[in-house]
Amino acid sequence: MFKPVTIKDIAQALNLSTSTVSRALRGGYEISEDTKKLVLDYAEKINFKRNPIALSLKERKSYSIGIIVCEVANVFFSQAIDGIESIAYNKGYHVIISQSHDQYEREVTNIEHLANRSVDGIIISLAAETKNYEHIEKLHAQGLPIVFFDRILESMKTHKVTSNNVQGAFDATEYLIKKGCKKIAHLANAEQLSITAQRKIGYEDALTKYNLPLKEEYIRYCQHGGSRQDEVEQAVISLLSLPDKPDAIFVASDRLSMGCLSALKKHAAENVLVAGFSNSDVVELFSPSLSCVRQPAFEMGRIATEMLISLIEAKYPVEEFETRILDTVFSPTEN
Amino acid sequence: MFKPVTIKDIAQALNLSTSTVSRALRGGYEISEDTKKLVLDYAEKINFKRNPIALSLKERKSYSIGIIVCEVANVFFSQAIDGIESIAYNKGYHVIISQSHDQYEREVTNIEHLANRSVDGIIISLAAETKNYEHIEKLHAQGLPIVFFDRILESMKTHKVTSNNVQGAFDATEYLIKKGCKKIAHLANAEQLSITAQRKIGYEDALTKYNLPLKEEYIRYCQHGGSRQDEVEQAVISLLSLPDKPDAIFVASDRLSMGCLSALKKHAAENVLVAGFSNSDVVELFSPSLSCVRQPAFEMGRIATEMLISLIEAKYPVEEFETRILDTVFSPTEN
DNA sequence: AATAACTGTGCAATCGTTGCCGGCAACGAT
DNA sequence: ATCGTTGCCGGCAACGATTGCACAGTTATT
Repeated sequence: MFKPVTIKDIAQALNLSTSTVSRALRGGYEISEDTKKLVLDYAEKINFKRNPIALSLKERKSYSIGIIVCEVANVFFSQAIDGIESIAYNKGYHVIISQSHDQYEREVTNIEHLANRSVDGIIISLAAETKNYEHIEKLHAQGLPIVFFDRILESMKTHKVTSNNVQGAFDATEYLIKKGCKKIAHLANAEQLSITAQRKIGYEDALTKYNLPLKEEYIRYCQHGGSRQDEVEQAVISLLSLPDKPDAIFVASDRLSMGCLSALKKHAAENVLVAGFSNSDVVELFSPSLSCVRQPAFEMGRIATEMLISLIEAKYPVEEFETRILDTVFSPTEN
Repeated sequence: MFKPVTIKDIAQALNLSTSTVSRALRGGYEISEDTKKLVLDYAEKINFKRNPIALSLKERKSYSIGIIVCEVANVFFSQAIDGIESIAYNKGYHVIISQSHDQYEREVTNIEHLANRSVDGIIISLAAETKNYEHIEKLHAQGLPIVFFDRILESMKTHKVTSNNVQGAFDATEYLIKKGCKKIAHLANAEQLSITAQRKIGYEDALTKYNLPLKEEYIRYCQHGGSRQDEVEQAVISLLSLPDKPDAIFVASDRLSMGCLSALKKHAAENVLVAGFSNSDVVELFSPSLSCVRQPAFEMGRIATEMLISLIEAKYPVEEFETRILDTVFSPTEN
C-alpha cells in the first residue's frame, strides 16, 4: 500500500551508489559539491525521508525515551511530561509515555515493554505500590540509563530530580498552624515512597517548631496512592472519628487531596482545613478549599530529560551522579 | 555498554544455524521437538528477547500507533488513552502519545513526527485551531491508516468514533430549562470543530422544543478551545454584560467548563447555572457547581483502537467505513 | 530395489542505512 | 618519468530477524 522512497531509489534514478547517496545526504565531506546538490535536490523533489528504523537497527539506538508515571490525568505529571517533551523533541528524541496507575504489576510490565522496545533510556516516578525494585535494578545493571523524578529510589546510583518536599510540607503545615489549627492530621501516600518520608519530616518539623505534639494516630498512609477512593475515604473517616478529632489535614499528594476533599464534603466536615500538595489549576473552584504546595513540574521534567540524555550520549560510563532538589511554592487559598 | 542477546548467539552456542533458531523460537512446525526444546530452553536461560527493530525493518511495520490529542491533562482524553492502551497492548501494539495543545502548528509537527517514526496508524482528535487538513489528508492519501475520535473530520473517508453530542447537548440544555432558566447562553468551542456544530444543534433543539428564542448573541466561540484562560474569561464577561444577561450557560467542553466556572466565580456571578460537557471525577467539589454531560471516553478509545488495528491489519484496501456514535450520560449536580 | 515423499536443517537474500576499504583518475613533486 | 597524494566514488559487509529454496538423510510407496 504505502511504499516509502529509499536511498536506493535515489541511487538508481541518479545512477549512483547507495553509499554515495547516503553520504551526500548527510553532507559527507568526501562528496563533490555537484553530486551533493544533485542528490539533495532530487531527494527533496521525491520527498525522501530516511527510515529511522533502519538507522536504529544499525546504530543500536532508537532515539526514543520511555516515561513511566502513575497517571497522565494528573496535572503534576502532565506538566512534567510537557517539560520532558520540550527537551526531548529538541534533541531529536521522541517520548513514549506509559502509566503504572500506581500498581506494581503495571510498572513491571510497562518498564519491560519499554526496554524491549529498545528505548534508549527511561524516566520514572515510582508507583505507590512498588516495594520491590528488581525490575528496575536489573535493567539498570544491564546498562540502561534511568533517571528518577519525584518518587525516587534513593538506593540507586543514578541522576534524580525531586522538589523540596520537606520544605513544601513544612510550609503547608505551618500555614495550617498559623490559621489557628492545633490538631493537624497528615494524610500520606504509600509508606515506602521517598516523597512520603520527606513530606512527613516537613510536617513533623513544623509541628515541633510550634510545640505541637506529634501523634502517630494523626497519620494515615494510603498504600494505593489514592487511586482507590474507598481507601482515602476510610482514612479520612478514621481521622474524623478519632476522640480528639483533627481540625486540619495536611495531604501529601494531588490525588489524595481530591479524595480528601470529597470525603470531607461527603461527611459534612467542611470545617476541617486542608492544605496539601497539588498542581491543580482550578484549585480556586474547590469547596472545601485547598491551599496548596506547588511543585515546579515542568522544570523537573526538563531537568530529568537533560540528565537522561546526557547519560545516553555519554561517551564513557558515568560515575558521578547528581540529585537536583527544586523549590516548591506554597499558595494559600483564603476564603 | 549494553549488548543484547541475538539469535546468532544462540545459534553459535548450540551449533545450529540462525534460521533453525528463528523457526524454533516461533514454534515452526518444521523443527524437531528436540531441537525446539533445546533452543527454547537456552533462549529462556540467557534471557533472549527478539529485537523489535529488526523485525520492524523486515516487516515494514513498527507495531506502534500514534495518538494525537489536545492534552493529556484532561480527564476525557486520559480516559480515552486508557481505553486505547487496553486494546493496543493486547494486540501487541504500543502507543505513542502526543499533544497538540489545541495548536495547529503542533498538530502538524506532531503528526509528521509520528509518520516519520513509522507508526502503523494514527488515532486523532483534532486541535481546536485546526482549519486546514492537508497534513492529515496527505498522509491518508499515502495509505497511512487514520481513525478519528471525538473531534472528527467529516469529509475524510475513514472510521470515526464520536459520542452523541447532539443528545448530550440537548440533555444539558433541557436540564437548565427545567431548572427554570429562560435565558441560556452557550459557551462553545472553536467554530470549525465537528463537535461544536453538533453540540450547538442539541442546544438549539432544546430551546426550540421549549419555545425559547434562539439568540445568536448568546453564543460565544472560543477559537483556542479554552487553552487560553483570557479567551474564556472575555467570552464569559461579554455574556454577563449583555443587556439581557443570561441566567444559565451551557458549556461545550471540559476545558471551557473549568474556565467558565473560574470566570463566574471571579466576577461574582455564581447565580448563573452551568451545565456542560465534562468527564471530571471531582465535579462534586466545584463551586459554582457544574452539571455535566459525560462521554464514554474509555469505550471510545477502545473502539477507535479496534477500528485502527483492523485497518492496519486489513489484507485488502478497506472501502467501507463506519462512524460509531456512543451515548452520553447526563449527571445533574444538585445543591 | 528403486523411486518418491517427507523431515530437519542450512544458505542466502531481504529490509534501509552506513562504515570501511579499495579503485581510479588527476595532480604535483622529485 | 615515476611515485605519492588527494578527491571522488563504488562495492561489500553489517545491524537482527525472517523466509523461500535447496539439500541431505530417512522413511514410505510401488
